[in-house]
Parts: sequence; structure tokens; C-alpha cells
Amino acid sequence: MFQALADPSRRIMVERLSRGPASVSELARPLTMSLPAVVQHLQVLEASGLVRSEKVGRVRTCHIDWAALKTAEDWMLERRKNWELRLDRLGDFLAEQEKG
Amino acid sequence: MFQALADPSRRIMVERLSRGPASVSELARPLTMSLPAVVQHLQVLEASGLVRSEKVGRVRTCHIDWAALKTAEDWMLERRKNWELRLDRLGDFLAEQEKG
DNA sequence: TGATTGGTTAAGCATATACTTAAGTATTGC
DNA sequence: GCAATACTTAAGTATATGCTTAACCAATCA
Repeated sequence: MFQALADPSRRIMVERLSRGPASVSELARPLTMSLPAVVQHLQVLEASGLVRSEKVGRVRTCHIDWAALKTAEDWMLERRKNWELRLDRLGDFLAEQEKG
Repeated sequence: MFQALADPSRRIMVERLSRGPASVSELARPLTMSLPAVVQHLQVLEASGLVRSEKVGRVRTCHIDWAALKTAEDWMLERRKNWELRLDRLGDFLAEQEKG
């Protein structure tokens, strides 16, 4: 997931998809690269679980899997919470010191 | 930043640092690779701004830059908010339809 | 039916990444 | 001072990544 978000082009694609579903060529429009390259990025995003797509007729429509995005967000939140807990315990300890 | 978090070894390092500062060899302990490899990962983390370190005597002490971690978290939150806003507008639209 | 649109497959290539080992350089403890 | 500790530097290598072009397939439309 972080791997998938590591590339700037892929982040542009995710950014676009965060505003709603889009076809492959719509995703390609703002990017200065060939269509196959865009499809390869799309494959990375799909493999990571961040994006899903269905093909209807000849157009493939892509959209974000919001639960997956939240997973990455939560990982970081978890680290931050860990830290805040630590600060709290330090605070308690210092308060104990004060009293004692 | 996402690039930095893309590697599992580096995430282990960040995980460790989220529990408090650590020296280079402490960071290396759980990892099955040479010390220079760990230092290279550390350089990536520092370059991304996620981690900082100071050397005192012969030991380098590393710690997370929490503001930087929050930046990545916020990027994802921003995408989610975008989406929720869209859902809200859709909701409003449907409510309008209902009324009209 | 034949051109166009939208996407896919395959092959190849240049650069980046994630390591390795070997050989340093400072501190610190005895 | 001498050894151990805690890195640091340098050089090399294998694999992964991010592209490219060329050729292909399948749905649409004039």
C-alpha cells in the first residue's frame, strides 16, 4: 500500500479517483506518459488493494477502495497513538515524582 | 515520505522509533541485515523527513519527526474528506429530488 | 464493413533500490 | 595505550521499477 502510494504519478491517479470513478484514459489524461505505462501503474494500485476496476464494453472504470486507504491511514495513526500513550505515561511518572 | 514507508524494514524501524528514540544498533537488532544496510535505510528515512538523528560521542540517536508522519496521514485524510464531501453533495441532491 | 476508440500484451531498456563485503574512523572502557 | 564498540565509507551486484515502442484485440459508430 505505501509502495503503491510511493510514486507521484500513482498519487495523481488516486487524487483523481478520490473525486469519483474514472476510466483508464481519463486517468491517463493529466499524465505525460504512454497508456501502457498508466495501465502498469493501475496494476500496482490494484495489486495493493487501493483501487478496483470493472470493464464494461471496452471501457474500464476504476474507483478507490476506501477501506484500504483507511488501513494505511490507521497504521500511521496507530504509531501516533503509541507515542501519545508514552507521553501520557511520562506525564503520570513526572506527576508521581512531583508528589513523592 | 510514502517512498520511505514503502519498505518493510523501514516500517519496522519506524515502528520501533514510535516507542521512543533508539540508537542505530538498536534499530538494527530486529533486522536480519548488515549494519551498513540499516544505515542506508536510516538515510532514506532522514531524507524523507520522517526521522531525525543526532550523534553524541560514538552513538547516533534517532527519533521520529511526528509532524512529518502527520503530513502523510493528512494527505490520505484529505482524499477521504474529498470523498465524504462528494457523498454529502450526492445526499443533498437526492434529498432535493425527493422534495421536488 | 471498415475506421476509430479504448484498452491489452509483450519485449526491451535505463535507472533506482536493497543489499553485500571489506576497510576505514572515531569514542569509550580497562 | 590497546582493544572493543559504534558507526562510516566505498565499491560492487542482483533485482525491481518505471518507462518505451510495436503489435494486437474487441467494442462502437459512420
